[in-house]
Amino acid sequence: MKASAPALPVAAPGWRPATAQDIARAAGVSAASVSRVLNNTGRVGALTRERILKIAAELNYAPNAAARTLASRRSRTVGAVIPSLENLNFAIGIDRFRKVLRERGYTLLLASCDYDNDKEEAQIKAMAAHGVDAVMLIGASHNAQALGFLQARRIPVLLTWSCSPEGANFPMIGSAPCIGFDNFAAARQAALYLLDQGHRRLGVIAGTTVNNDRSAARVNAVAAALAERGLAPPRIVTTPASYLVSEGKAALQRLMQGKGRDAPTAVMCMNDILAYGALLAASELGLDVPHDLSVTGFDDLDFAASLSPALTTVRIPAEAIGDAAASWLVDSLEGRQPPLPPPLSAELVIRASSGPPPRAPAQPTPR
Amino acid sequence: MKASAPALPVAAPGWRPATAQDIARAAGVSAASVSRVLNNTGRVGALTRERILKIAAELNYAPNAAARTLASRRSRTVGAVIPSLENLNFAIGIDRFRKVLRERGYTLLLASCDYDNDKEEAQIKAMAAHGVDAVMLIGASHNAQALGFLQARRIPVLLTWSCSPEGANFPMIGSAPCIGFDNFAAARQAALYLLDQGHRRLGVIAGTTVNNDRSAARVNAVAAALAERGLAPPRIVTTPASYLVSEGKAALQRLMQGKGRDAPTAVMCMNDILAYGALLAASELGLDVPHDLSVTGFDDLDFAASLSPALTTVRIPAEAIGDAAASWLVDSLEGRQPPLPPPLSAELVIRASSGPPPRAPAQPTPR
DNA sequence: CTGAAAGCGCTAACAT
DNA sequence: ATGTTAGCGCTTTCAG
Repeated sequence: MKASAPALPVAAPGWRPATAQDIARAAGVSAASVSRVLNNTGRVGALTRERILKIAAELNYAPNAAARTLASRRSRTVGAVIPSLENLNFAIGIDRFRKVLRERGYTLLLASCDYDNDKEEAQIKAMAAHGVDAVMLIGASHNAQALGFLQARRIPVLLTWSCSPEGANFPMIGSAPCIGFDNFAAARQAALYLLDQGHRRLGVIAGTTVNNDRSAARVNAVAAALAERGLAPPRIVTTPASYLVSEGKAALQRLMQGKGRDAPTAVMCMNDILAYGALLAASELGLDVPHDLSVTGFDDLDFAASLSPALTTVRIPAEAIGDAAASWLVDSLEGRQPPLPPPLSAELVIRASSGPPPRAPAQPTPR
Repeated sequence: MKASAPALPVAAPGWRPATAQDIARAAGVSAASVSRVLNNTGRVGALTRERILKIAAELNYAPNAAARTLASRRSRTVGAVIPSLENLNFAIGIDRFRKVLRERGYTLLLASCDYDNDKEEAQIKAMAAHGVDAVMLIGASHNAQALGFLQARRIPVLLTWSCSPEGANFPMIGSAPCIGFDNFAAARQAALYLLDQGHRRLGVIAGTTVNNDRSAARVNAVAAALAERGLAPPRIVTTPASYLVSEGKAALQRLMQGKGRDAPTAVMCMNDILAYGALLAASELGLDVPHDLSVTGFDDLDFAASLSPALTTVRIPAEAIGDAAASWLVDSLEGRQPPLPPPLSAELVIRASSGPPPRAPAQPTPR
């Protein structure tokens, strides 16, 4: 039952990790040279360099991060605070962010704030105490004090997941760089698609839009698209929690209840989980999707294509955001002045959950 | 369009965060006393203590983590490496872990390893360089070198998500403490429930079981339960990726194809995502669940109860694991010698996706 | 109860 | 090209 334990490389009782001094001593050079070699900074003789490298490897040397940070006043650490790890897209994006960071020699400090800007601010301060070289935040809506604090400490910030403040009605503090996609444009495209299908009454199911400029921008975009075409504003239902299918179900029920002929013929959900709930509720209400009601989502999570009907949704470039954010940030920290990449693209993925409204064949609006 | 920017607390040009020395100077005491007060270590006069505290608050003092780490040889940081952030249960558990850690003054360093033990080892070493005070790992299956490294460095390890090695056939290295639940028992309970319903041929859909003792233990439990009742071993299908509904779909198809009368009457999936895929495939194959086929999952993610039919599954105590792991770890690090909590409980949640097999009324096996 | 002094391991001028 | 000299900001004996 019990496999014999493999031989373990047990350390001597009073063992302690090798230091740069140990290497210097063993190589007959000074600690400074060791530092120079290990950091590729300053000129060093090819022979000594090689000797140092060899000994470092033999001694299994790994620099002490704390000492490095203290002496160089750079921690090679970056902090990220995201609203929630339960949003799979954030999890995916942040994982890429961390991986790229690590390839470039940086370490991620991660925290979540439950969509609460005050908690976010507290996390930011904790990260500052840990000496992070930069901070990555989601979206453009943050406490002025938090941003002010960062600015005072000269800690660079990178905003992600949004891009320009267009469509967002939040106070923008100064102008932090932002890498993401245009939430307003993406939602607008989806709304226009629905209108072109012939829909005239749209419903919106959004998670909470408090402290969430992405969601707010999307909702605004729908309203704007409708207004542009001279149509009535959308019925909007927000849910207390954003990633529960039960919330999506309840929201659709609320949206359709007692509306009779005025009920929306299409419902845009601001994420796929809510859309899934809406699909379930529609089915329970005896509504055929897409014949009686069109439903769209946002995110294009793995299951979206497998739902029945398959979900029309907006695919978000989570991985691309993580990659781009990390490389831009590292480039910046290392003194290169990388241009901010253009907004990444979100793509409308049309599937079976949407189509023309009942008794109204698709007829693209002229112009 | 552009909201007027609120006044920002901008720092003076050459500003730098307050140090313990600054406080000492302002309070007319020594840095040592400041340290003693801020760490509640050693006796200090009530008056001086108060003065120091007041000044520290005024100066908005936050200790420099790197300096603290270097001087005290403790980083108040713990590392965790998990297989994947895409498993929502890990995300939930780790979030609790991080929160409890933070309440107790510790910071989390998080990494993921894609179910690859070599990557895990690399991450562990990187964390050691960062001076983590302890490491938290998922499951009991790890590289011997990784565990040996940790042991040599005297870095405590806490295993989670598993509990005893019972049912796991992996080599256990020494004996690391483990906080989690009994995967074998949980799967066994689900299997026995199915057998009691009258099923005689079970199928299993598992994500990869390589480097995954939890999944392996579950699969073993099913086989053991069947053997115990003198029944044929289960048909087992493993999938290359573990959290894709498409994999679950494909797996069920493979499981049922061309089996005719020998096809399993119940399929146990080792996570809810795979179960969801299996449900979809069953529907496409014209199989009525639970009438023609019973399907069970593992995890009880949010959507499980909303599926139709609602999914019978095993609820995993992810949050409890995160909480318990963090408090136990901190207690240990602070010198208390907390007893390891007993295994947490996973609960079989019976819903509509399971029932008796076709033409065989439920008939609990005698004894 | 409190201060002085000595580093923790590394980097960064400044010499040579 | 390499060594020397100072610390980075904090904790920690050790005296008093």
